[in-house]
Amino acid sequence: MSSPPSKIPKKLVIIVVLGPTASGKSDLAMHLAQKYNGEVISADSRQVYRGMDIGTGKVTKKEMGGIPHHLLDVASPRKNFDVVQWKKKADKAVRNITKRGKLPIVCGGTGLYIKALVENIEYPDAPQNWKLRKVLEKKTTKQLFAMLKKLDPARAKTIDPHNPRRLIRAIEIVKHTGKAVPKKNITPQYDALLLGITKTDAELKKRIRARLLARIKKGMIAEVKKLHDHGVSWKRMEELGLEYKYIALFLQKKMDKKTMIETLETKIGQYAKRQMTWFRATPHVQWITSEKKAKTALRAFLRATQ
RNA sequence: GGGCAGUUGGCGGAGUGGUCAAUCGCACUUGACUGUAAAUCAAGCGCCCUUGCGGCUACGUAGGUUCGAAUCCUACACUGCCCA
Repeated sequence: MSSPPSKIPKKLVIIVVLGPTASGKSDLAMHLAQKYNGEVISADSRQVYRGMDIGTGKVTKKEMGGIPHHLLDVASPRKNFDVVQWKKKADKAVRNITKRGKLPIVCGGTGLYIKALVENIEYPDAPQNWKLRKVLEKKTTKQLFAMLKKLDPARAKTIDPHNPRRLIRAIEIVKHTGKAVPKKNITPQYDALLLGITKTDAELKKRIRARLLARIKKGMIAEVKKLHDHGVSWKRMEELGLEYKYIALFLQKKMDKKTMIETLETKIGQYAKRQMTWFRATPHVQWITSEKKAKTALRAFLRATQ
């Protein structure tokens, strides 16, 4: 870590446990919380939704063993949640936990959320405009890119011209603010220790498969059915991705069970890869291979910052 | 035993005389990431090579026709359906 030892304005301290799916983040975070008087903040874009438990690997009340967990079940799966909302709540949780003299331990695999928190990213003040998006979604990426080029040439230079989702958001921002997309300013507000869990590809693959089968046994399919009964559309389920998407396809008889399981294995594996691509590019991560090493790193970090 | 259909790259599946190392989808590898991030998107993907409108080997096997074949002909092998 590059955090300078006790200089003038003391920053709040956070621990971040990150890594690909099925790498054992939750367990590690929990153990660290137990040992170092911490509380866990989930940095998971799907665990925020109520009723999405087994499929997201959300820790149960029992498993929490008295350790408070934040940012779980804070949104309806029928509605859209996003980084900005998450960051707001996470910042609040960090302050709150710190105030009570506990150590905030952020744990999750959603790289964007972690980045937003650690780097203190201020997103442009432009709410999502679904009406505009609906119109823009009908256009080709070429047309979108041409639009953006006119509205915000600077952003057009850096954006991926093939990615409709980004193009639409960029246009949405300019349309709303009337200005070009502002440059993000990075002024971290926390002293963060980033602990990354690594596993070999083979090991991760094995864990993904085992976990998938265990979840099915635990009633994950029934969970998806229940969500649908409670008004989560199949379309929404597809957006939610992975287990929710493919189990939804299975429940609609668009896919048989065997295919569903096989497909999920590969899709989850691909997801884990994408996560690693992101985390590899994340600065200041201390990659650890055992809980012992995590603890050593944590102690050193606390010594340096307190 | 007879008839018909088929055999293409890891898989599915186009191509039916030249511009085909071979459309496309999947998988795989690598990567991007300014409010959906479990999402969205990009590049690569026979072998060799520094390069190239480059070389080599390839479309079941073996021959043949042709200036030229994954594409036409013959035989063989295997697979599927139909008649015995």
